[in-house]
Formats: sequence, structure tokens, C-alpha cells
Amino acid sequence: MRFSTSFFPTLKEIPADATIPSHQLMLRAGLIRPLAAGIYSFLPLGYRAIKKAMTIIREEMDAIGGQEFHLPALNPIEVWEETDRLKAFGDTIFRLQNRPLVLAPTHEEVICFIARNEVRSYKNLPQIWYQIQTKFRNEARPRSGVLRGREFTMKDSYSLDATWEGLDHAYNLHAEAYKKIYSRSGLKFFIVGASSGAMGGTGSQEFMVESVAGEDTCVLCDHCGYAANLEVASSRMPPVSQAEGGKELEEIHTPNIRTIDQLAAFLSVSTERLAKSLVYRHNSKPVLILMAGNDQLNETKLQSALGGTVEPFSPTDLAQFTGADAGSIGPIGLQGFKVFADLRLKGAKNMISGANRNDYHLGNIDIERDVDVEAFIDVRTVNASEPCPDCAASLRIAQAIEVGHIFKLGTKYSDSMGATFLDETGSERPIIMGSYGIGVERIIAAHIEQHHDESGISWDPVLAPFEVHLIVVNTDNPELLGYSDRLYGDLVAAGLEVIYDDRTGVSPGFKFNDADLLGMPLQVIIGGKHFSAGNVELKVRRSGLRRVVAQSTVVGEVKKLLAELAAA
RNA sequence: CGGGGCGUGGCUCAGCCCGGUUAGAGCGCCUGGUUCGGGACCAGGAGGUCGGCGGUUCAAAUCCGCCCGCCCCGACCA
Repeated sequence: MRFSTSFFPTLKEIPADATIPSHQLMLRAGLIRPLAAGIYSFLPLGYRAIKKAMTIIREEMDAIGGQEFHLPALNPIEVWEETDRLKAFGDTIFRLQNRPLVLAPTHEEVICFIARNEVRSYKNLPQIWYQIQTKFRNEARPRSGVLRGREFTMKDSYSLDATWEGLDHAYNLHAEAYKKIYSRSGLKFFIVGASSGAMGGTGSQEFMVESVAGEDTCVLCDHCGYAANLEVASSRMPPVSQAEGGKELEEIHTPNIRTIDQLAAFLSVSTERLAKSLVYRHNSKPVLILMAGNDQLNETKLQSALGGTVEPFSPTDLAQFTGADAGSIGPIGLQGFKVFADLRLKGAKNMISGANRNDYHLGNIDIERDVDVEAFIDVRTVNASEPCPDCAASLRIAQAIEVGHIFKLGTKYSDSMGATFLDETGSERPIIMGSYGIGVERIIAAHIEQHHDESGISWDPVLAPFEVHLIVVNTDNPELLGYSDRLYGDLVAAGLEVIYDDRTGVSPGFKFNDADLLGMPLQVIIGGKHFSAGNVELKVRRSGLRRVVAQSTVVGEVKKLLAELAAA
């Protein structure tokens, strides 16, 4: 493409609304333009990158036997009521005002609708169906450019199986395909065990790209490779004080003590001797959660451990129920609460906790002896440098972008929608499903987060909108311009994707900076400096490496360098 | 949805507290000329209902109210 006749609107200044590098660079390099909050137009350059990512995804999905569908974005409300997800999605689902339709935020329902009408027998299974399409979610707060939008492109695939072994197989096929997709996309990624949340099902994993711009927090072990979303992560933290048991409970006056740190200072004991009480409603009934010292409760882990609905207790309800303020709640003598304790408190003795009376605490608590604990559960939030649960090495905590998520759904959707088949014995059984998503824009944004510098984007050849950025330094020199025009034709004829900066009246520095901003992997520079000697300059964007080659060998050298870059 | 910030030519911003010339700057854009290896220079020029509505005032970009939009933090995130 000739720059002079194309629409590549670059920006010299950083748009005020963008705060993360990928968002700033996608705007500055003319990949996207905002239309409204969380809604972006993809411009020619950006769409070329998107199409490259989609091609990689398509190839790998086809390789595991996936069949591509094109599904309706408009769905009748009824199918969403059948699975009860209209309620589950709540305000996140877009609803039309003048028809009983919704804009699909995902497509399990449509897939089940097709399957229940068409899949009759185990002989029709297994199937892998996928789509790469726009999905719509009324995100409460769109953010970070294209990373969380209200309208976005998603590859979703759905596996349909007759057996649980079949589901495992389909799930593993997807995990392997995803590894190839992200590797080919030039992303350094890792896989974490994840919470399946309201999606339901028996297991899920997320594909993560480490980035400070990410919304997810992950716990990583660089020694053995343990990796988990903070929502499910655990560590090998030792239990708290087990010694010095046997003493009588005693009431301790603790005037105006509000926090664990204040209490520890006031009593001159370690925070580990203290048991913190938190109160929640579990399926509407009050529960008290005991945590060791300053350990932070993780609400997602609590939710998974207890099941059902878990919601926080309001401070006013609390005083009413317990007769004490939050700082003085404790597990002993509290009426109407079931008590759960974090695993670290198992066997704990000589502990101090609230006395359910303002300004008083109880000492010498032996958890097993004095507290009626319903169950010991792992609900604490892992902190950096705690020991890895698998190998005890020091854990690291990192922010990450979720670029993919795979779920074993089981029969949740096929049950509620009546998507069944007849097995070998003639009995009717629900189809066993899995679903597997990839955020296409997130691949691009994550790639830019991982591959940029002060000057701009630095694409891997596979995702780059163009492979070669050809620059003619001075268009007023007819000889130079003529040669550049011919070289452009030769490169294109050789099957290369070339962007050719043939603009007149644009200074060399401007062209160089635009080329670095756009970030095509290889720059070919035609300027007087080398031209008069019969040479052409090649510059590798990422490394800055420059190579001067003879005009007669340019096309071959370009291909060779690109091959090297692609292999790197 | 709660908290905070912002809204002035295409972009980045100043002016607003303390109301009062014709609303400014840099960049970009148009015309002519010069220049041509790291965001050039000279000359001339176009472009703004100061987010919207209402109010106060002799007078509002500026003060007050309501609304809209965008960004950030939090809640939320199949």
C-alpha cells in the first residue's frame, strides 16, 4: 500500500484519554478510533492485524476438527430465559427496546438450540463448533482501550460430546490448540487454574499474558511453574501458634482498639496470635469466618468453598446481631452464627479474638476446644513471597491479561434446554459440553503491551499489518523515487506485504518516526546516503540492527531477514 | 452503581479562582516558496454555538443549577 493514498492517520501526541501503552499506541498508530465508551472502530491498519490473529485462530481450530459457524447476534429472549441466564447476566446483557431480543454476549444458548433440533444420536457426536464474531456486553465500566469493551470480537468454540471422556479429550485438544495460537501470536503466556464462576461446570483454565495493564492477579512460582489466579491460589503457609495450650479463657480489656495491628501493638503479641472475625450472609443465614491475624479473606474462594450465595453483612445488621461493633466480634458465645475457620487456624491454641463486647477481647483461646467450628476451609488471599504450595519456593504475584478461558461445562446448558441424544442403549442423555473463548482484540493489545518501546509498536511478523515498511527518503530526486517505485513493485511481486511511504513534502525524520511508531518488523530505507553507492539500507525495527545491501540483492535479503525474524 | 478528574479549532493544552478588548498557544491542515537521513524553515490563510440546557448579571468560556459525554479508582466482570 502506498502511504500517500492510504488512510493511516498517525498521532504525534499521546491522546489524553489513553493511559496504558497498548491503548495509546493503537490510537497513535492509527489502528483504532473511539466511537463511544468501550466501542472502537478498527481502521485499515488495525483490522489487518485483527485479521491476522483470526487467521491463526482459524487454522488451529480447523486443525483440531473445528467447524466454523456464523451465528446470530440477535437472540430471542426466550432462549436466555430457558437457561436462566437472562437473570444471571443481569444488566450486562443488552436488550432491545422494540423487540423481545437481546444482543448475544456469548452463544451457548444458540448452540444448544441448534443441537437439540439436529443432534439425535451418539452417532452425531462428538462435534466442535466455533465462531469468530462480535459479542456484546454492557460492561459497567469499559476500560483500557480495547481490553474491556462493550462490543468485541471473540472466538468461541463449543464441544459436544456423548461421554465425559469425550469432554476431557475435547478440552485437551483446545488447550493444545490455544498454546499454539498464543505461541504463534508471539505472546509469552501462562496457564492458570481458574474459577468457573457463574459459567458453571467442573473445571476451567485461563490463558494469561503478564502485563501491568492486566485486570487479573495471578500467583506464580518461577521455580516449579505453579500458576493460579489469585481467586483460587493457595500457598504453603504454616499454621499459626500451636503451642502453649491448656490455659483458661480470659477476658482482656482493650479500650478503643479497632484493628488487628493496634491490638497486636497494645498486647505486645504477634498478629499471628490473633484471630480476626468476618461476618457474611450465606444463603441469607449469618456466618462468621475466622482468619489468622492479618490474613486477607478472598471472597471468591469463600464463595467456592461454601457454595450458594455469599454476601457481606452490613455494619448495622452486625451490631443488631452481635451487640458489638466489627472490631470486637468473636467466635465464642455468638448466637445464631455458623463458624468457619481458615485452614491456618486448625489446631491453633493460645489465640486472642473478640469477646462480642465492645472494648474486650478473649485470650487463651484453643480453637478446637473453645470454638464450634463447622469446617476449616482455605479462604485466605495469597501474598507475594509466600511458599509455593507445590515446591515451597517463593511465590510471585503478577498482573495479567486474560486472553483465553476454557471451561468444562458438563450438562448445565443441555439439561436446561433439553439438548439430548440417544446413546447406544437407546436411552436419552444430555449432551456433555465444553466452551472455549479467545478475545481477539486482547491478543492484539497484549501483543503490543509485550512488544513496544518509546518509539512505538514493534510487531512480530505474524501479526504485523505489513511485513515491510519501505521508505523513500527524498521524493524530489527522480532517480531515487524511480528506483523506490520499482523496488516497491518488486517486493509486492515477490509476495511480500509492503507499506510504501512515498509521501512528498514529508521530512525524512517524520517518515522514520512514523515507521518506528507503526512498527512493521523490517524497514527498507532508500536514501541518498547509500543509494549513490548502489546500496539500500535495511533496518530491523525491534533490534535496531541495520544492514546495507546491494540493490541487486534487496528482495532476497528482505526475504531472508524476514524469515530470520519470523523464526526468532 | 459509589468516589474522583476532565470537557475550549483535528490533536495537546492555556485562559476560569478574581465575569468586562476581537478567545489564545504549540502541533496538524490549506496556498506559495525554500529544504530533504531522525517529528525542517519563511510568508500568507482557513478553522471555535468555549459539551448541552436553564439561571444570576448591564455583561458569562469564567459564577450557580440540572443534564450529557469521556477518562481513572472501586464494586462488577459469562
